Amino acid sequence: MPELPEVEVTRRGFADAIAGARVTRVTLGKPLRWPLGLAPEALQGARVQTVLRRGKYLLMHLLHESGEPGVLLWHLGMSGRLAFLPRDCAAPGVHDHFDLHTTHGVLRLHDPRRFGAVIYAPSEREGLAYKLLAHLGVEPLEPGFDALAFANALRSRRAPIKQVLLAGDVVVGVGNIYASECLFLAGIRPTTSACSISRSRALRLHQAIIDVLSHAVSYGGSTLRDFRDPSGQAGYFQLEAKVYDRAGLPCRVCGTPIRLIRQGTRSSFFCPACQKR
DNA sequence: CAGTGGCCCTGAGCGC
DNA sequence: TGCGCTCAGGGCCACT
Repeated sequence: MPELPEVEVTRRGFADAIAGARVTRVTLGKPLRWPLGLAPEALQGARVQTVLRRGKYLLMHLLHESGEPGVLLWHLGMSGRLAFLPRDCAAPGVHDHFDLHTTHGVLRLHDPRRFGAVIYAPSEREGLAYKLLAHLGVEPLEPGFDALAFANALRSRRAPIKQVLLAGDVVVGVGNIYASECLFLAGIRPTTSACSISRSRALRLHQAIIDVLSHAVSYGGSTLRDFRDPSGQAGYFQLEAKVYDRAGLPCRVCGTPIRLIRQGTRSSFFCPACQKR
């Protein structure tokens, strides 16, 4: 479900409210993609410092009572959703697999498919957390996302540009919805080999990624099926989508029917007239 | 090293 | 109404 905009909207939905809270207890449901990495009781008493985002991961920095730091890495997978609930909220349901009880409220991970995870690490630089974060590309909404460096990175990739964007090792956070949207905005066909894209068109794609993602964040993300921010609010970017999930419908720019193709196991949407190569 | 496909898991939607 | 198939917003890992 969640790509960068949904994860960022999720973060903004509870980061300030949970900052400074003390962990009172943790309750677990069914196993997630990876085990927590420490006994849940060991989180008791820890203070939440900040909640940051790296790609599609949320990084919750903790300070234990002992004075030692720690990090909880949250990933929403395909179907994960976080809710920040009152301390006296209802007991977890069948798909609620991680409740972080704190003095400010309960952060609950609801994840029917369980592709998500909550992972503890002493710091981002150690263990599984390090392994998961080490190969991530640059953040598209930060100054480090350099246009020329992006164009250069594409030159060494002969895979289709859509798959290079999804891989996340050049730039992070662009998932299946926004990859199609960015390529439409840049006028590039998803099947085009990344290394065959000219410098000027790569620069257009760089700008399209920034525009699409920042626009999506400001619309509260996309709610196609079930995305909700931590207060339960849906996103509205799907109403703005130019191609995603619009197979057979007229292109909003030129009226040509939007085409659906399969790349690997994922579907891609494009306008055959606006995206000629 | 880069690229491809399998796989993890549950639920919804569709055709028959 | 029920069954079986396909597909869904992610991404690791084994293999070529």
